[in-house]
Amino acid sequence: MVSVILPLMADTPGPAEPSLEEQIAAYQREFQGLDPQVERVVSALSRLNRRMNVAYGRQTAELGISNAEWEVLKALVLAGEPYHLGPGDLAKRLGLTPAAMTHRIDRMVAEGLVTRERDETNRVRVIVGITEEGRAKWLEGLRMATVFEGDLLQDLSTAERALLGELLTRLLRRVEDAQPDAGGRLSDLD
Amino acid sequence: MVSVILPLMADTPGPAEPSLEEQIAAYQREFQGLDPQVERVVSALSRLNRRMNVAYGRQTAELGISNAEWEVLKALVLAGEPYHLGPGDLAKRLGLTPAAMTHRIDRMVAEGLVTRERDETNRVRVIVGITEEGRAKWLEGLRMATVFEGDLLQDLSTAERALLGELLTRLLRRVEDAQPDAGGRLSDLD
DNA sequence: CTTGAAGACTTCAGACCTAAACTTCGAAGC
DNA sequence: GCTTCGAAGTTTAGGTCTGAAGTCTTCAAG
Repeated sequence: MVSVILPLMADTPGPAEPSLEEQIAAYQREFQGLDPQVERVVSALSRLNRRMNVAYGRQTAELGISNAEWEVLKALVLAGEPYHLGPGDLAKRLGLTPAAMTHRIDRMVAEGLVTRERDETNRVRVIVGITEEGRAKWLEGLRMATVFEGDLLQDLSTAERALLGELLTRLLRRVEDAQPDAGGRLSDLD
Repeated sequence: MVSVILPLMADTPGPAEPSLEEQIAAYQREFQGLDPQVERVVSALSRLNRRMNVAYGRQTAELGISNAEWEVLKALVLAGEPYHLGPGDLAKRLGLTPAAMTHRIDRMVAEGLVTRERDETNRVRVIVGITEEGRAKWLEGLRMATVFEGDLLQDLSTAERALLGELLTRLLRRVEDAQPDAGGRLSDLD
């Protein structure tokens, strides 16, 4: 079976980077009292994500868009009918500031990926919609990502995939549930 | 037991963001032929990483440095005696361009976190070293991260942590082994 | 000894982000 | 109806990254 990962990953973060094992050993050397088990999970998570983002970037580049732009298209599609969102919503979903969203929408409108119009019922609001071309690029990007992701998980059995998904979901819940009514104990940090 | 995650995560990417379950359902709605099992793993990975980076950012901010700067300190410490690396090496390890590394080192030298000197045996090379203060900030950041990470994995048993680490390592291997002698089939993408 | 080529780092221009100030519209109080 | 406040977007200033061009050093060949 041919791998799609191989060409995508060629010469990625480059050599000279220590392997995960080397890094864990170095941590033990420099700081006793670190749980290698925890360290392995956290480091692997971080590395995996970096590699995956590089791969996604190469794929979206083939479509002539950036990873960031694909994320906007994705948010619009996942919003469902009528595939409309305001700049503020988009900013929250993508985790960036409203100012950044304004600029990004500017570019994407110029490229014909999305539309921007005023909401006539409430003229403070702006409505961003997806164009035919934007939808097509989203779909093509998703197809490529699907192949890559299937390849990535190739070595895992169905049971292992389910287990991995469940464990990750539990971690995520641990982190996402910790979102009280905003301003909870955040002040502790100020 | 008191959670350190709670205050760190308060009001993180904000509301209005769909939950993981909602997102997976939306994917099924908009694109048949997507494996929900794969989608769950990939989406959870991506979300977890985003949340964790936000948390790390808040912690390093307490030290008066950025996440990016902490990564440089980490690379220097993990390099081992004599805690020296060139800008090029650092750039490769952190996955950014040499140009960015130059600027980042500029700032960190100005802040007293690292030193920069010419290698007298080969005057093309530059040697970046860590200062006392840099090392102290690295250590303090690591301590905070350790608490956070232990808290994150709190709900997992020892066996589950080991299993999760093993599964992630296998995914990582699948991606990192795909680094042939540079230039392999990368040309396919040009 | 000089010359050419390759390597390591820096400089420069452009892209994209954040934080903060500003603009505009809508809703509540008097 | 006028005023004030808050919400939603945009504008502006400043910071960090990328990609390309430039500088300096070393090494090997003539």
